[in-house]
Amino acid sequence: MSKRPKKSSAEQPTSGLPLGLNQIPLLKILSAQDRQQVLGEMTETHYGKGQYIFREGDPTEYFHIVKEGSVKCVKSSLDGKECTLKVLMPGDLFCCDASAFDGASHPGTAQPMGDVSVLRMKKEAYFKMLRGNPDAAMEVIRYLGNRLNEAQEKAKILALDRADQRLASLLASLAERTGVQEPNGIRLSVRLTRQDMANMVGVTTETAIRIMARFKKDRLVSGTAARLVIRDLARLKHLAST
Amino acid sequence: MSKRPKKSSAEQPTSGLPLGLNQIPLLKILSAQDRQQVLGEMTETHYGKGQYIFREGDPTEYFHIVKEGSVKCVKSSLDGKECTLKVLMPGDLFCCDASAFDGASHPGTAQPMGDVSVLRMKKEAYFKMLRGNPDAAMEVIRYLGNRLNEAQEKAKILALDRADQRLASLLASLAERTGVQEPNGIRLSVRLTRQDMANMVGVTTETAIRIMARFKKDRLVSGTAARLVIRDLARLKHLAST
DNA sequence: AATAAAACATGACAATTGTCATGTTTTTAA
DNA sequence: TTAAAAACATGACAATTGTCATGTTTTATT
Repeated sequence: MSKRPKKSSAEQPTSGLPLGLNQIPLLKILSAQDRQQVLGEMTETHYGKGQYIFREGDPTEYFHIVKEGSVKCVKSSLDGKECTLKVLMPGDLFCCDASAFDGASHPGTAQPMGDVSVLRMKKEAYFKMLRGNPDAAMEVIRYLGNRLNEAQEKAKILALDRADQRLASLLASLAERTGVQEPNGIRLSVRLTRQDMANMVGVTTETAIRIMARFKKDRLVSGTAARLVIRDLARLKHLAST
Repeated sequence: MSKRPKKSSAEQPTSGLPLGLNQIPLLKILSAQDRQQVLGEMTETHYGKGQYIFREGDPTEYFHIVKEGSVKCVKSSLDGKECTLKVLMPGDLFCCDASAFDGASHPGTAQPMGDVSVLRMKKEAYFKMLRGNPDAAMEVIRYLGNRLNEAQEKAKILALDRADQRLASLLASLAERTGVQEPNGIRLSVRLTRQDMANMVGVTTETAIRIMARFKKDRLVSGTAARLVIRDLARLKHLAST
């Protein structure tokens, strides 16, 4: 089911203050001095299609932050079926999925969606920093609480909703998180194939295709992977809760 | 769908050092002095059948710890369907479900399963304590990371597995978390109706009943709600991953 | 102990979703 | 710019799960 291509690629120490880095919630609460310190210990790595940032079962040595692009967090079952738990956006923490805080090995695989840039830091160093920074620790607690909420909301949707409703929820939330307003609707800034969607809502690819075909006919969405446009967010959200 | 019975019941300040309280992971890392302080600010409340500890949408003023018994954390959809996200055992934190760390209102309802005893403390007081106790804060981070893992594992199971596999997973994990060894198997120490199980794995009550009937025929389990026994944990676990 | 209320059970049937097979279109890479 | 590979598409059919109806058994309550 899964090929295993080359591991990583270009690595380089984080140069000074890369643009936008102070906006990352989990870093911006730090004092200028601490932030400088943390950035000094971080390494920036780029990943592209077909690569892995880490794989399920790997030991959790680092904690990561998405800098640019999006990363998906995936779990797979013994018979090769895959399930995408979450799409991480710039600023998001993952390890994976923020779970290195507890365990010794990654419970899931982290894959880039297109080209991404990721910051990483030795787990121990990060923990040490948190221990000395109550504000940062509280921010992480808040962040994890939020992520737990999301995960439970997702479980609820998987448990109670039909396939088309789950897909509608997914598209609506992506539109709100990553959407770019356009003349004829909201374009998603992540490349999303029908297969990707299927993995995110727990259905087969064929089912995702059929449902998307219906959505298209009903003028709720248009386009495919490279250019997916949400044409009627309101109606999509309504469908999600019907 | 849901009746709304009387709110709470007997309240009393926590007397001295109630037995077993020092074993609670989130309290035992505190210094004796801090623990004393925290316990002084906690209130113990008892709840029984048909009551609510708090309801979805209520403001999150407190954070809670289960002292005795078990508590279930439930979300419901507009059309009245319910989904049980997690069964909390003594020592578990909930707010609900540990999510008060982020939000302003409870994303789910907390209900006692049978008679329970719950400790609670003003959210602000707890946060203040955490800010001054790096060890406690790190423990909470670890705890939340663990909970996030669990929630994602649950999402994976809901997304990829069949109803019978999900039910097998549930029974296996409950057997390991709350089971009591007995001559002919492992008895679950929580009362669990077919309906409860159905809500936990995202199926209808009828489906849960049918699957349990099959499990019974195959000598994997025996008994009903009040006295549910897992007779063949190994085979149940195997079925869960087939 | 009697009665009411949950919980458990089962059948018939419908709706949803998966499986497999096959073909077209679009995107990617040589 | 061409092959090759993904992605998209659709039909026929099977498997899974839900719905509704109805009845029995067990458990609570007075």
